Amino acid sequence: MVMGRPRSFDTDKALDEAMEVFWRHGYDGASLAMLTKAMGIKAPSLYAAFGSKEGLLKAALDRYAQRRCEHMRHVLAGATARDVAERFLSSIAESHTDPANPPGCLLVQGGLACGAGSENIPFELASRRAQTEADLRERFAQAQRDGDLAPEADPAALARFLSTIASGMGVLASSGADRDALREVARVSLSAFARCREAGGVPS
Amino acid sequence: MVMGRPRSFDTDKALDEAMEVFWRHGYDGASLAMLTKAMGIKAPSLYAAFGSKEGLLKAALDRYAQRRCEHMRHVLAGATARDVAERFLSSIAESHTDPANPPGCLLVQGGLACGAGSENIPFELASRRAQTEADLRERFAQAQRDGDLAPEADPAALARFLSTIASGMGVLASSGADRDALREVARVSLSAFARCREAGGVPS
DNA sequence: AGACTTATCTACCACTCGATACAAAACTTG
DNA sequence: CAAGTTTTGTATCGAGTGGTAGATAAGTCT
Repeated sequence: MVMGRPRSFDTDKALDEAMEVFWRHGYDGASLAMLTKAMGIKAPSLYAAFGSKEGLLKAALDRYAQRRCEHMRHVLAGATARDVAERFLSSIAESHTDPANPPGCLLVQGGLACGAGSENIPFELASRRAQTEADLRERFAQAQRDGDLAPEADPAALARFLSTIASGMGVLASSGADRDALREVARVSLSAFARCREAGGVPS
Repeated sequence: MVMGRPRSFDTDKALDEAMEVFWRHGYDGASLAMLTKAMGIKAPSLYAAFGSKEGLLKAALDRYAQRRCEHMRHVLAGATARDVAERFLSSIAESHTDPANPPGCLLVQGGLACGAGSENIPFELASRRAQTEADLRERFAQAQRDGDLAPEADPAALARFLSTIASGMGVLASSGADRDALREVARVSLSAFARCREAGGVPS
């Protein structure tokens, strides 16, 4: 064991609580008082462990990504491009309305626009959202190489479309929409995907 | 004219400046100092005219709605349901990337999640977003009565789908996506709409 | 003119913000 | 044990928060 007084709190458990606060109130709306109360620690412990409020957010985002990573692995393991899209959309519909979490998506609720001194937070969140889109794009490019997706199809456009739906579903869920509403959006969206996949392009 | 010293600033002009600040920084991120500087007035004038920070936001939202109302009138005047959807999506793609405004949509950027004391702002924004969805739903219901939309189609689901896309495009635009990217999302989305309109439902 | 009404400006309110100095506490090492 | 190392709690920092009191300016009314 390392020297010194041992930490009296569990880092991951504390991060889960911080994540929830950022999720529910956004970066600017999450005050240090809220965070320390939820995490069950005092400010100096927070700063010793995470450096700053922004550092705490990044650590929470890392943990969030780690959680979602398992889901994405399952999504990307779909046999066909359409299967991947279907898994992605329904996984979003479920996770964004999981009663165990605040509604919506941390990467959207966390802060699309922030105040002075937090200008880089929206950028940070955007780059994490872009990661998911990149995963989908790469998977669709692979599907295209496999002949599962038409050569005229546009993997980047399809990935962006799905990613946009996911963000929109985050907004929808945060407005109080229920799970069935999101599932319905997922179904309609999937039909767009299927159509583009079949046609390889988009009808005028 | 009314008694007393006349107002030295133009209310609508000041609201436009306030709108931009809320749009770019969100409700929590927009400080009184930012707002008064942008509006070119001092705090007491602001409070005399709008009552509170929340009152100012609501006034700005009213003006935003007023602006968008013209666009929506054009959208809803589309000859067919599909025409309406096409007009809606392309109008969103253009307006959310209009260089004259901050990127995205005020009703999304304004604040999906807020801090203590601003809990009702996300609710306020959600109710304004719901208005657009309701307009679309009603127009589609009319299209159904006109026989332009299949009897098995679901006007509410189609309206929610389009509204979700619009929110997603707001998030996308705020991440720095350019106009062509949004147009592409609009095209893909429109194909989903067309398919649902034809089939009257959604393929499994 | 002078009374009345409304807006504007300076200065300031109590409070909260994110962040930290410092000393006591809790552990490992010698 | 004592020395060294890290964490914890208390108490507080300066800056910024939304909001306002009170005096002054700029108009309309009779």
